[in-house]
Amino acid sequence: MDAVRGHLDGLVLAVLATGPAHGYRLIDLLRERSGGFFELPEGSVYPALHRLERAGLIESGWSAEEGRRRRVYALTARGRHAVDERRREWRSFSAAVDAVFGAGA
Amino acid sequence: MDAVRGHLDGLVLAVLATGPAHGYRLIDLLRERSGGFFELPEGSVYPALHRLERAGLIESGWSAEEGRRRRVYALTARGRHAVDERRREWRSFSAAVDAVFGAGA
DNA sequence: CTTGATACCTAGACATTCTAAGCCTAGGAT
DNA sequence: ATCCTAGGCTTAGAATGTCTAGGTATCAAG
Repeated sequence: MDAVRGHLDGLVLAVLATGPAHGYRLIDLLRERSGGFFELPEGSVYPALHRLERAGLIESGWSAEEGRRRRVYALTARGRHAVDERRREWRSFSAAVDAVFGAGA
Repeated sequence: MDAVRGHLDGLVLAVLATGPAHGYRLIDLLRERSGGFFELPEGSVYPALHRLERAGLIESGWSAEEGRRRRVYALTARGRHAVDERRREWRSFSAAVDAVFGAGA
């Protein structure tokens, strides 16, 4: 999924906008919501989560359940704002690409 | 325009699908057809052209006009095929991203 | 004759995704 | 008891591709 480059952060934020999730679950949600299109490796998603947390757009806590350790991420206030921003950016970007590709086959 | 990463080749091919062009002109066409969205630096476009030529999707020749030297690029047969391929790929990619972003603000 | 637009090229910086490994728990199968 | 698979997190290093920033050169206009 190299085509996702530059858009992954927005996608992660978009998923978290619908509720907190831990990394592994997030990968599943990205696959499900994209109709199976996104099969992102952990090595892409975990660094993205760390990046977003450093940037203050998400925050995390370890889940209290015994045994399985899970780091659960949720949007911060700034993160909620960022989702709309990224979605706007995506829409103008995708409109621009559509315009260049035209109505061809 | 870092968001273009991974999609630039397809965009270049799409422009050349409407007729041959030299690099500088191509940059203009990308700006025009995207409604001013794409302001790509030469340092992105020229390497992309070289890449595509090495890959056999486009071919070039120096224009005969005196003075101004221009390397004019045109799609090869394989390049014409590749445009449709890239457009299809773009459509499924953009549908996937749209699905994840949802209908939010 | 200097400036600005046209036109091409490229080395190195930079950011980000992916590969590939490692570590650990839980639960079912052998 | 032991192995295997799935769940779950992490990170180093490779690979890729865009951008920065510089260079070269022609030509027209002031």
